Amino acid sequence: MRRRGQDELRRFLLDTAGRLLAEEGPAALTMRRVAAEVGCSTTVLYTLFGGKDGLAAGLYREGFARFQRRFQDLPPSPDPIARIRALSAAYRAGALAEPHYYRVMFLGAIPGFSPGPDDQAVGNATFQYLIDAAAAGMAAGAYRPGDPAAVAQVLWAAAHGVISLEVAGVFGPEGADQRYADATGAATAWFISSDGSDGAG
Amino acid sequence: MRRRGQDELRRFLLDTAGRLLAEEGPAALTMRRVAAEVGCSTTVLYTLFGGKDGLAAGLYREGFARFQRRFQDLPPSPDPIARIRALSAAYRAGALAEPHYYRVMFLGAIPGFSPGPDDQAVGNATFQYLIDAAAAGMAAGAYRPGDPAAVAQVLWAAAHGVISLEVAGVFGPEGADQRYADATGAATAWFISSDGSDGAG
DNA sequence: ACTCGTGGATAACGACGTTACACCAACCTT
DNA sequence: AAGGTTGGTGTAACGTCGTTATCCACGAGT
Repeated sequence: MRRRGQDELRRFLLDTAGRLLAEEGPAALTMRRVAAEVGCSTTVLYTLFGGKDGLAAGLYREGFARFQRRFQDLPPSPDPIARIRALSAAYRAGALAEPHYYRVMFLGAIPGFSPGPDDQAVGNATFQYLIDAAAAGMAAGAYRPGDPAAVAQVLWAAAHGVISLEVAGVFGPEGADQRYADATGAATAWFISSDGSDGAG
Repeated sequence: MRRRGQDELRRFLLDTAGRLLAEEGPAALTMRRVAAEVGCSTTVLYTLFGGKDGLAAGLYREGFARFQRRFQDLPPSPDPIARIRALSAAYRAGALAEPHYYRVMFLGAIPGFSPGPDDQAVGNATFQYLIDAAAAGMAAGAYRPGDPAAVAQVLWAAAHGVISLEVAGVFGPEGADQRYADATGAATAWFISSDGSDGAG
C-alpha cells in the first residue's frame, strides 16, 4: 500500500466506502471492513481520515459534490420558475439515484456521525443554487420580493420532506411522483407574486 | 428485581431509556447502561424486549403514543381548515417538546434500528387524524375532492421537511416559525378548492 | 422439608472503534 | 554510496458494545 499517492489512495478508500454503503448498507461500513476491502490495515484509514467520523464526513462531502455536479450540468433556463422546477427535479433525481448518499447527507445513515460546521458549509454552498434561482425569480418579478433564502428553504423543506418519506417507504411507489409534484408545486405557488397572502418572511 | 410486575418493570425500563436518550443522546442508549441505570442485569432487557431493536421499537411506539395523546387532546373545531392548522401546530409542538422521540420516530436516531411493519402500522394509525381532517375538509367543500390520504401525506411531508431541517439546525432559531407557517400554509392552500390547478392525485 | 422450575446475575464471545508499539522504506546528510 | 533520520504502515492490544450460555437463588407444589 505504500506510495500509492495519498490523494489516489484517499479516493480509492472513499469509493470503497461508498460502494460498501450502497451494496450492504450502513452496518457494513466498518473501519475494519473498508480496510480489508482495499487490502490495507486500519491505520491507513486513521492517518487519512482521522477516524470513522472523518470517513463519514468524506462521504457526506462526496454526496454534496455529486449533487453540485447535477445542478451544474443543468441547462440554463431564462424562465425562473422553470429553473426552480428543473432544480427540484434534479434534486429528487439525485436523491433517488444514490439514496445511500442522500441518507448520509440528510438522514443520519452513519450511526455516530453528524456533520461539523465546515461540513455543513459545503452543504450550504450546494444550496446556493436554489437561493440564486429564487433571487432571479424575484428580480424577474415572478416571485414576490422577500428573502430568497427563505423561499429556497421552504422549497428545500418541501422537497426533503417528500423524499425522506419516500426513501423511508411511506408512499406506495406510484404515489411518490404526485406527492413530490404537489409539495414542490405548492411551495412554488405560495411565493408567486399574483396572490396576496403573507410569505417570504 | 424479582417480581416487580412485568408491565411495571417494562414501563420503568422504557422510561429510563427515554430519559437517557433525552439527557445524554443516542450514544448513551446502551443495553448495559439502561440495565445499570435501573439496577438490574442486561438479561432482563432481553427477556422483556428481545434485544436492542425491541427496546428501540418500544421507544418508537412510545413516541407515537405521545403524538396521539396530543392529537386526541385537541379541542374539536367545526372549521376543517382550522382543524388542519391545529393539527399542524400540535405536530410541531410535539416534535419540539420531545425532539429525541421525534428523532427516533423519523430521523433514525437509534443506530441499528428501523421500524418493522407492525411498528409502522402504529405510526400510520396516528397519521389517521390528519387523513380524517382532510376528508372532513373535502366533505365540507373546503378542499377539492380527491384522495384525503394524498392531501394528508403532502401536508405531513411539508411539516416533516421543515421540522427535520429545524431539528438539524439549518434555520436560525428565528426563521423556523415562519418557514413552518409557509410550508404548511402552502400545502394547505394548494388543495383548497378555489383555484383550479391539478392536485390531490 | 424437599424437589422442581422459572427467571435473573455473572461472565464470556465475537465484533467494533481506536491506538501504542514495532518495523521498514524513502529521503537527507556526508 | 553508506548510514542516520523520519514518517507512514502493519500487528496486536484495550475498552466497549450487543448478545447469550451457564449457573444459581427464590418461590411453588407435594
